[in-house]
Amino acid sequence: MPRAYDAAAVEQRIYQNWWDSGYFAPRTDSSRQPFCVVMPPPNVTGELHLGHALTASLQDALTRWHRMCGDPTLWLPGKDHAGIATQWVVERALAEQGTNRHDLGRERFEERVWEWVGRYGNTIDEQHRRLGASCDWSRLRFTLDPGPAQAVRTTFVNLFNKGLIYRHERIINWCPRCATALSDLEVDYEERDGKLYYIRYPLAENPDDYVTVATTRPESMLGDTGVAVHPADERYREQVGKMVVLPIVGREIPVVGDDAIEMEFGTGALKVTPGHDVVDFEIGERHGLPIINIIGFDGCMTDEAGPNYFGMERFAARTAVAEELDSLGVLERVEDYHHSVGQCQRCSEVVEPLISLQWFLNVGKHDQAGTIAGNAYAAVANDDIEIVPERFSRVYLNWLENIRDWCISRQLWWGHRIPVWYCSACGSHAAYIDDPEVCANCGSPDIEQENDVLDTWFSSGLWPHSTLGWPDPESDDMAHFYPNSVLETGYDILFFWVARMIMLGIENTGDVPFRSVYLHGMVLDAHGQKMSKTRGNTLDPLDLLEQYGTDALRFALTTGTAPGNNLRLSDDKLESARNFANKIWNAARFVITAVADRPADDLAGWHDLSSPRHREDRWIVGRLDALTAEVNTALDDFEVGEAQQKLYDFFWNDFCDWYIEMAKVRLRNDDADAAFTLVHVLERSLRLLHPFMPFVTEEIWKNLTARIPAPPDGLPPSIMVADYPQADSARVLSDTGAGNAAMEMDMVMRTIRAVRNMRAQLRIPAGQRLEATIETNGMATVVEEEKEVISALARIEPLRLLAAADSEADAGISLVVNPLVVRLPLAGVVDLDAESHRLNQELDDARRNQARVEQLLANPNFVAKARPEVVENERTRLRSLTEQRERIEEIIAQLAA
RNA sequence: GGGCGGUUAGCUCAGAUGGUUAGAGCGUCUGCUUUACACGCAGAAGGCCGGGGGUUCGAGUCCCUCACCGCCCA
Repeated sequence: MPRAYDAAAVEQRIYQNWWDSGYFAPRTDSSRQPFCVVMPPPNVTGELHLGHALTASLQDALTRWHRMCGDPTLWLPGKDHAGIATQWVVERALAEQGTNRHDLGRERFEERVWEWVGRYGNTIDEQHRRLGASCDWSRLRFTLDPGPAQAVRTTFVNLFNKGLIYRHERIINWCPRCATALSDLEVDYEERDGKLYYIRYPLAENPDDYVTVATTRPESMLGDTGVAVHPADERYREQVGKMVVLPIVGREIPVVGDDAIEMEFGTGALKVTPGHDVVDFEIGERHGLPIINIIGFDGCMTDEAGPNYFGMERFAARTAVAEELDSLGVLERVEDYHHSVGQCQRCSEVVEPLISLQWFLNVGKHDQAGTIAGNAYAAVANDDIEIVPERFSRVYLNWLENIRDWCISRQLWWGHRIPVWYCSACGSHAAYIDDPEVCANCGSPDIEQENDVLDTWFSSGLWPHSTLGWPDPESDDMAHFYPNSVLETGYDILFFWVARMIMLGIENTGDVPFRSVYLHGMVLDAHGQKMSKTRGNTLDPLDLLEQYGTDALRFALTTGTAPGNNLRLSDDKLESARNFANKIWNAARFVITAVADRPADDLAGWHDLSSPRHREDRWIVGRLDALTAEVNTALDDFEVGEAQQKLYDFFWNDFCDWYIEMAKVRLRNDDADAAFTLVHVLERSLRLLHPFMPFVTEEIWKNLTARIPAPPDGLPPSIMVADYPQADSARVLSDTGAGNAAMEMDMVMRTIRAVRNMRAQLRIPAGQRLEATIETNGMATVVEEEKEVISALARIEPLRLLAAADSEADAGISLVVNPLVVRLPLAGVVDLDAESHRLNQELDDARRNQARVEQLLANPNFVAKARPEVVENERTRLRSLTEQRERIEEIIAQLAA
């Protein structure tokens, strides 16, 4: 084995082997609860970013853990056609070729997108393989595949026939650049510097009097059909009910009173443009104000804006209108103003609210039982679905409390075309699961399909069941794997995706789509900034895994972070993760060399270490068992970061820093038990680590198991399909038990540390051996048995043992490691005063500690109210602290004598 | 305006159900070619757990309040 772990040299070979061996497909076992998770389908033309890498690392960890636990495990990979995003990319490419989709026509355009998908659509799958994703590629699904497409059609038709999907003219968010409607969720709001224009609208009956309105969008005044003030606003009491004359246009419009008006904002008078503002639209509805569309779908002014502005781009019109208002003397003033502007999530174009004919899904209200929103609300409110971390439950419920009907139509050519056909013969329209030849109502062949496609999230909302074969009632996968066990994704798509899956999952199947939702945070750069292409601070996961190794990247992304919390990724973190992989590698290298030329008999039965004899073995195995329990519990609670932190601590500190170093001493004496235990603990650690660091653990495991005797019932061909260690495989420890071993080893290690510490303080070179005497004070057996380890690790030579304090002891340093006292006869190195000073300080500490615990125990309230084991703990501590204090006092007395 | 989160070592973050003298990584300082690992080993320094109040025998942890930072929704 090479000196350092070389990830690049092994990863692809190992992945290929897993793949060839068919380990990714679920094994069936009807006696066990299956585990199923669907991959959030990435955009088919996209590339892997760190968010995907985080998602994949977490899902792979959970998947591998369940698979090793023996559960029938399915991680189902998928891809999304991502309507707007994909169409946008292809249109941009067309533009470079000097053409556009309208020149091509719908059919040829769709062909071009499919070509694009064929060329780039597999990139992300390949990248997932590089990450080690153990998903079942044989079940890979694309949202436009026949199965998921059938699910979309069926869902649409069902909802249409129930009357829940309807077509309606309404104000919606429109992106002029993408030329499509957007749902409320697809609009991002950003604070921008703008202007607030104060415009005077003269009263019709008395042009000398006027109402001043304030607006950030003066061009929209061309479409004003009213002015609204708060009914309780004294300033406008006179004007309510009267007419004002719209400048430039000359139209007379009413002043109405409406509760929604904020009196403090601007002048308290709001110009109402129902055609181009959501709030105004609602005010208009309440007061019967007409709607005038002055901005078109192309973002330019319509002929309703008047001949001077017709065809002018909307932002040019803003300047022009403001100028004209100024020249008319009605522009009172202009102020700088900071306000939030809605923009298209995809292309950042400023969104234009427009009246348009669109398809909607009526989701009902959260508190209406049986409605889509009502069911989705109840599922989380009643804990049928658990959201981790829990605080997001509130966020989810809050969103549903304010939900409105979902605009599901998009004016795109790429996606699921709405399965509604219009008949020009009878004028009816209907939804069809299969493409119709003739009108279902009148039989006429003169029918035409709706042009719009569905919002991409409509199809991804079906993902947990559409990928499993729904609506086929015979689907085995549906029967086995629905509901999914957990849905793992970033909290940023809680509404977009998770909520929609819950709504549509319950609607279609009558059951929740998954039992748990695990939300992770966003990956930020080292400075806490969101990564974005425009900022230029993105990191390419492929670069990182080549540089540090896949295991290191995965470990860095998922260790020591709590669910739902953002995490910063830095080179430091990646380096430290890579170092850990290398640490595991080298520990394994040591163990493998140590056992390489041992007789096979020495190691027979290594897999089943039921009753270790040696104290050190009992200690490390006890630690391993405790760790095993903690890791399984943590994973059960989706505490992936914590599970890994514990593994890291155990492996590096307990196993490498202590156990291996102690084992070296025994190996020199040819102690077979030490070799045996090294193998046992290493092999189990590898299995515990495998879900998180799949490659390095597999590579080592293969190396290790090739060199040790196989257990009677054989070994699995890969660590990936080995059993995950379980805490309930309780071992029978020998009489003294793991508890004593832990206490005794703790004393041994404290002793070694105390000596090392003193050596460092006195700057005694590591190479220099130090004489020492240990007063064993009742622990003679332990110290005697661990004598060699103590002297090797603390570099003591020779080490003498004494049963108790000896008045003849040489002057020097006395280290109290209760109940032991270590005497270092360093008469020439330290003077008496310094040692006395040091001991007195220690005595102060000891007294302070003792007093603190005494005080606690003297408190009758504490003794009466604290849990008995807590009180007992304190009593034990007090005994030990008292003992320690007395020992220090004795030594000081001796020194003074 | 409503809601949520954060504030713990120089930096980045962990810290079930309240219970030792609050932890890790990185960084800093001191020593080390101790034959698995310098991607390493040993040792050390460094914290009124954002401020204030409360509940409790006991608060980083629970409650109230204030401040600052961030996010979501309107």
